[in-house]
Amino acid sequence: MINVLIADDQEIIRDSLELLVSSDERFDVVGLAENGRETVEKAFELRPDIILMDIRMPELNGIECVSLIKERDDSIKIIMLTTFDSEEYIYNSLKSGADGFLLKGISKVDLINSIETVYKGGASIEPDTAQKVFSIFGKMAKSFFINDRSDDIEALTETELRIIQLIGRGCSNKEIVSELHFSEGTIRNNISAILKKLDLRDRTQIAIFAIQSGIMLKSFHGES
Amino acid sequence: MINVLIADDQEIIRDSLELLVSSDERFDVVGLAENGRETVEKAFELRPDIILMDIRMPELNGIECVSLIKERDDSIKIIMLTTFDSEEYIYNSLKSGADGFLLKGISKVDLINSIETVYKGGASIEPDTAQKVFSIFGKMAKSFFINDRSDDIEALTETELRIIQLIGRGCSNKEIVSELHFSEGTIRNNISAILKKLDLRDRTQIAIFAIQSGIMLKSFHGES
DNA sequence: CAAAATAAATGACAATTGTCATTTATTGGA
DNA sequence: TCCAATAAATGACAATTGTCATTTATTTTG
Repeated sequence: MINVLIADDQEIIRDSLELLVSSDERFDVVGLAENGRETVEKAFELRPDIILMDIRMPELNGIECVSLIKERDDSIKIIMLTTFDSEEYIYNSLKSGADGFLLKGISKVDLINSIETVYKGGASIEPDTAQKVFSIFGKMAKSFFINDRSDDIEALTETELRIIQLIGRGCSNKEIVSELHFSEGTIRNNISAILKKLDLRDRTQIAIFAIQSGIMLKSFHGES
Repeated sequence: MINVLIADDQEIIRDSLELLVSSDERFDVVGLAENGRETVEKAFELRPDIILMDIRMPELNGIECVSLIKERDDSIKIIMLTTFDSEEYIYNSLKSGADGFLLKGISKVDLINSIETVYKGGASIEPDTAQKVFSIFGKMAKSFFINDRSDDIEALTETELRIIQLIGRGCSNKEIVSELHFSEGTIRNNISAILKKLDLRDRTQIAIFAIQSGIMLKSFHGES
């Protein structure tokens, strides 16, 4: 018997999902929740195998719920339900650690199959949604792990690297000064040097480079 | 009629795939390739609708092929074939921009369905593979995008979002002007509004936020 | 040691960026 | 229709940022 918790703020949806799910003898609807806080509470209280959860809910939205629940109990499987399969929703669901993503318009058979699949450790995505997942990933790849510029990076001083990191955290020159204890002029000169070496134009581009190159992950001595 | 190119270094696989695919009247196998270089050449020469491609191939591996082909013609759909659904293979396929990912043990019916799905603009992943996709994404999310500020993001105008994206690409105000066709003053006012809404201080922090929040992945109408 | 390279600082300057009060035009209700 | 809200623009101003030539001190090394 697979225990299911249903979370949606609209009563109609909640009830029809309950009817639908409990009509199959393999499933047992152990609880209903109508907002985010309640969902998290019932998740820990009832320990369902699967949660069917709307992305949009009052108090705590679905994404936040998933994070909270998964943080404490990763074994509870969560399928996100939504009306639209916008890239943003999918992206956020994936990000939060959900195990599946379904559109509310799904047929009874498909829903039942999806729950089973997820319960068994698989994940469920419809073709259209899957296409978007691929597309999101493609974009991430493009914007994140771009071209290799390790040669340029090797040309950088340690001080310059630290300044790049601080810029990558959004620090102003004054903040960099109080972190590294150089004069502001020196920081500026260093930044000019960085710009020349990396062939960039301003600190914003440095920040972007910092994140995309992985420089932010490096660590130095005497650092917080 | 859907034109298919089959790329695999093993003759047995190549032939059985050809047999399998061409047994369905909707498909036409327009070519076979036995290594990466040949695949790329035939892709541009024959312009198939779909390529079934092994991940492991001599000369150029599947991942590199996908990048090269997609770079020049994004309309050619590519389904990666592999014997194992290791996270690494999946990750690399997604990253390179493939449209689908299938295990070689797939049944005839499923293969045919997958080709059709991908041809129609969907993507095809099996449940087990899908589960791994979700898991990969979860891991990436943990190390990259920590903060959830969807409420703040919801308060943003579409224009503001586009400006954020452009800042996230390192554009200056003048460059934003020539992209969005507003006056520079308007752009500045918008940026002020963004800073207030997101509680940030300057454009550099906007750029950082843009990348870490996933805003860079959104797309709008009339965009390149 | 002396010359050269390097690191840090200074100050003056220009360009870019961000803020704000105000104006104009447009739009969607009441 | 009139009002309120909104989107876009303007101009003036301040703050931050980036550039550059020059100086000082320190270190390297031939």
